[in-house]
Amino acid sequence: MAEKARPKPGETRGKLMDAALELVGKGRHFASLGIREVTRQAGVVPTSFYRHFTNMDDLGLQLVDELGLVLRRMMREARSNVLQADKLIDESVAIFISHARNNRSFFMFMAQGLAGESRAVQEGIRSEMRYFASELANDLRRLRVMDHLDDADLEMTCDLVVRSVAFSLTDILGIAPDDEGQTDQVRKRTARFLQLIFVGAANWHR
Amino acid sequence: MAEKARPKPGETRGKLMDAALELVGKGRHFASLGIREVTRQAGVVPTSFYRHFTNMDDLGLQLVDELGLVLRRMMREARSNVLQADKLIDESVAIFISHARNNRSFFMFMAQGLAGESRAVQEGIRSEMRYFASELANDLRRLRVMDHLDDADLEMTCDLVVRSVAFSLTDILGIAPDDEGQTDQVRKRTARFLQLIFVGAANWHR
DNA sequence: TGCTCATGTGTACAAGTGTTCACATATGTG
DNA sequence: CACATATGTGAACACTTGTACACATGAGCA
Repeated sequence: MAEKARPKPGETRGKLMDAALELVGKGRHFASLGIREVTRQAGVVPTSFYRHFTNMDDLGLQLVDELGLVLRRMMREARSNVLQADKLIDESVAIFISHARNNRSFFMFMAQGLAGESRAVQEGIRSEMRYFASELANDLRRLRVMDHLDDADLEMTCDLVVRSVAFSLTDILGIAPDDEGQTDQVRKRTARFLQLIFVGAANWHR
Repeated sequence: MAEKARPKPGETRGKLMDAALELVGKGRHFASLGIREVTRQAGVVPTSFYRHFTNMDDLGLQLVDELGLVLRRMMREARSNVLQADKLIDESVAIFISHARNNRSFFMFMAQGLAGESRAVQEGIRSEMRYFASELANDLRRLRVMDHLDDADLEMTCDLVVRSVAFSLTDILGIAPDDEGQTDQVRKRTARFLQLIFVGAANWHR
């Protein structure tokens, strides 16, 4: 729970973004949210909305920025926890799934945004994913794994990895947050996907 | 263009489904469509809606069924065009992309539905994907490729293939329908993803 | 002290929403 | 033919919606 506390300045601004996330977390689709609905959920008068956002799309864009922070935090944790390369996949997947469950609404917003109706939000999320993939490539280089791949092929591999993990989002978010059994199943399957990809990369020559 | 002509009985029913698709094709998100909006687009009075659907979710569910038909048609074409195994990937990806471009709205609906707000639609699309993956597994068995994999591993491989292709949807649908250059780029990248996966599968032992 | 500016509030309105009801029309079966 | 049933229509309802405007507050600075 707890989508992270926000600083005081622009209190309502934060309340509005949280409110939107909360509604998304409850199963609503971001594209179907209205200004009034969000302000109501935030316990704020409709007019206040315009003090901070011009649009629902605008609010969406700002949510993407916050999403970026969540992702970076996750990356940092992964980097500090993955010490040696042999447990890399299982550890990373575990960390990802744990973050997805602790920031359910954020990741729901992300999954929705990929095919959402705001082109800008779409592009924003996509760009976060690209960044993520390129950071992953850096890490692999640093760990001296997949050393035989040239930059382009490594980038492609990481891209595929990130996509596969992102797709698992829909799996995780589709099951009850406390269903440990199914969660574990998704975790295992995702890990095997990544293993398959890495076996492919290990035997790859152009 | 031309989302396929529909039979006479229940003419309005078809017009309504087409109207919804048309709006989705124009960039709207299905979750944000209203009954009145759809009926207006269909050139029909709002009340008519209830003659055929109880709900927008209901309409969504019936769209999923039609989507199933589109996918099956695509599968059939792929099967008849992929004669030998060596051009399998490139051919299949080409066919997929061509279908995605000719039935843009349908595939947009599919991409949206994966993280949509109707659990039923979500489950429906997911089930179509599972079916697709298992048919792909059958075909590979029939073609005697990946013969060393047991059923579970083959199923997993096909699942990953289908997911990767599905993710490419967001790539294709995000670019202008007539931008041959970018389309070709997506085609190439998707094909390489699949090659990577297949190399992984070829060198896979549990 | 008094001024300004960013932020929040209350009221208002025209337009759009889902849904219901009673009524029109057509189509095919006895 | 007449009748039942499926389909489409129009007007009406009680609400909700986005947005605009004038006004209240309070903090920081002169």
